[in-house]
Amino acid sequence: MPDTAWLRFLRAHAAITRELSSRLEALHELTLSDFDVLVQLYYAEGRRMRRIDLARSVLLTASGITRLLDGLESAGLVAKDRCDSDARVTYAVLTKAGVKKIEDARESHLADIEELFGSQFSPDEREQLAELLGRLPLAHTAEPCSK
Amino acid sequence: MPDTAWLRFLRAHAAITRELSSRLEALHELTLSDFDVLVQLYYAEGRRMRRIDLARSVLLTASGITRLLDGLESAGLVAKDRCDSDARVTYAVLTKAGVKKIEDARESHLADIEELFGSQFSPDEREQLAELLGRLPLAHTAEPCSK
DNA sequence: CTTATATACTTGAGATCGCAAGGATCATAG
DNA sequence: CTATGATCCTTGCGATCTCAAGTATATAAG
Repeated sequence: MPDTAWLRFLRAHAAITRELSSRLEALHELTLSDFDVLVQLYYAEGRRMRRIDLARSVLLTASGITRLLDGLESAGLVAKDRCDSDARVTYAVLTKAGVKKIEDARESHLADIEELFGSQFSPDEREQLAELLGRLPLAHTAEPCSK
Repeated sequence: MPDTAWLRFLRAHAAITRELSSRLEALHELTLSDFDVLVQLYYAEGRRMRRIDLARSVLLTASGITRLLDGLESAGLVAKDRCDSDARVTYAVLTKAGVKKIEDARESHLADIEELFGSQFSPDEREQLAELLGRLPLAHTAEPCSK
């Protein structure tokens, strides 16, 4: 088996996200993706983002974001906001409850990540790992023009 | 954001598996998990494994394996085989068609992995990456005894 | 203005997967 | 032999996510 690194990457992802998800779900009733989205919003200017940008930043499809935000909206963590200059776009805004939620959940979740992932590495190794992983392609950004 | 390595890990996984899946699907009508299972069987002794061991090796749950193998069976790539010494266990065996399938699919899939993943790294870096990833926990193996 | 194209978002359908529960079989101890 | 508990597997259910298609809006070109 030549692609050892890839296989370990795959397996580690499956194992860690499974565990992380179940803890996050149990303690805060959030999905990994939910958390991811909330954090993105938390750090965004005005705690709001266009849905499409949100989708790109967490690597979900547009429809994925729609349904995920549906859930967060009905939980009251996020609200919609229309855009004056462009009626096509909708903003997702963190509500007060959303801010509280993320601040509540952050600590335990970061601790879980540290336990299952970070703690396996020394500071140098973390940096190196981040650098290596940072080279991987994130976007199948643009199809090369066929013409 | 403190957990850079983790975030990159997450995003890279999403992006790469998405692309890898879609190529594998288009060319060979296989899921990433399908391929994974077929490869495990391909390298197993007698090209057969107990379903439960298969599940553990690809990190799926028992029910996940059942349904995945259902698909591969109806595609004729895998067959069931009973175990004489223990009526609880069922083996999954690669059929002739399954062997052919995996031999057909291997080349292009490995090339895709190389393109999207491996090619980002030098030989040394691959080894290092494999080592680092190898430290990550795979099994929530055993609950610590509560007693 | 009209047409064409691109973008933002939603929706219906389908696939994958985990969890919980249940059935069957095995191993062990009384 | 029977009872208990573990293991292997399957099934019902629900959740998540993608793809394809459709709607609405914006932008650009004729």
